[in-house]
Amino acid sequence: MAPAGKARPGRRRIPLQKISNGDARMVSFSKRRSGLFKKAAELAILCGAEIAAVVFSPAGKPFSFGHPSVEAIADRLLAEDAAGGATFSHPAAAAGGDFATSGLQLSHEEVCRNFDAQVRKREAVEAALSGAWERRNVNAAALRLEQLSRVKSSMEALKREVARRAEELRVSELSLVPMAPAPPPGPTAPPRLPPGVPRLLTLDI
Amino acid sequence: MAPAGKARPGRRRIPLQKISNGDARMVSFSKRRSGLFKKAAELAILCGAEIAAVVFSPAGKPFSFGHPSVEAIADRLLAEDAAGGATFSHPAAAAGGDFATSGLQLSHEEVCRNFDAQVRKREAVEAALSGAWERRNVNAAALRLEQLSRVKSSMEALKREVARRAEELRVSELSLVPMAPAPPPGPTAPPRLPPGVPRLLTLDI
DNA sequence: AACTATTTATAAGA
DNA sequence: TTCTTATAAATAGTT
Repeated sequence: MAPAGKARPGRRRIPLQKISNGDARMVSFSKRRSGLFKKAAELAILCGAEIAAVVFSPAGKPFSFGHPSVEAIADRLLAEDAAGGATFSHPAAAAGGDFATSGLQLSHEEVCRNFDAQVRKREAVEAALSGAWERRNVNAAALRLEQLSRVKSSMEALKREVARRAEELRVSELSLVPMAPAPPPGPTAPPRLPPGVPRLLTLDI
Repeated sequence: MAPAGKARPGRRRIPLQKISNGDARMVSFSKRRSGLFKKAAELAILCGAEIAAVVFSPAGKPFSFGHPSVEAIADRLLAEDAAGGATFSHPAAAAGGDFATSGLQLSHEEVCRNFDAQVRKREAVEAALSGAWERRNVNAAALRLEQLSRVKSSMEALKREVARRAEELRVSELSLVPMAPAPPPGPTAPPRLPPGVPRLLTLDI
């Protein structure tokens, strides 16, 4: 159905620089983020590659994609590093030569630096082991139906264990501080716990 | 120009599944990896976003792109976790058909919103499960009290996620088509528990 | 979110 | 791996 009217403008080329218009920038971010993750998925599937991509929006909101998972890739990367500084070959972006001057592309040096840093970072990663916990939640989305029962029982076991642990700690640290009501696990506001102050829990899962 | 000869074939569509021909697969990997990194760079520049992407070739060779650097993104990610930030992982990518309408990328909320069962069917699920997800030992007993609240939140989120997933599958499982065998179990990341954490209890989730 | 005109990305082939 | 070419896809600006 061709409206006899005038044709609407189609895509237009835009300069490779930060989009000045805030709204347009956000729209573009959404579209391109989707496109990027889609490309990543295609690459993983078509070529049997493993990929992890993490994006922080200008507003600071994190998005990620991973195949099989971001964690798996992180582990693998860490393993590589720990393996003995083998190779972290990487031509970085093969984008056009334009990026080279924008400092966007990882230089060989940077890669090497990252390499060393990664090793050091491993400690942090291990220390942040607990973080792996949260990271797992959405992964539930990938579970198959037949796995659910297993997850369920595991969760129940975990619940009991956590409850037991909480009780255990409460008994030994109760004298410290009873906190106010529970923090609203806001989706946008990460609940931060005051350091050193244990919070009494009510587990109801 | 237009020599009377026959025109060479241009791009043709290919099914969204692992490219069978080894050579073609490698060529495609190179091209698409470059394309992916270029897209990442554009996204970073145009929208002022911070991005890290790590890719392991089918041969196991690592490639990465980062703006400002992979390391910086990793730090941010760890900081998020440390802060107990709602995390956003994602299920594995998937194969299937239409990515555009399925939202392959996922922030936690996005996952909750567009969850197209058609996408993460068998292939992706298998991959995800055979990865770090399947046999990850978690030491709940090692968690400190102040971490318990976070665990609790995570568990609740997990619970909801699982429930939802179960429902989704109930509805979609019928139309799913059993496809190719599970992805290569070989190249998956070796799940392991970082040392330094006493193993009082291990839950197999 | 939908719609198009264009710009880009790329599958094949050489 | 690189270059070419015909097409498939992504997407900027509008509605």
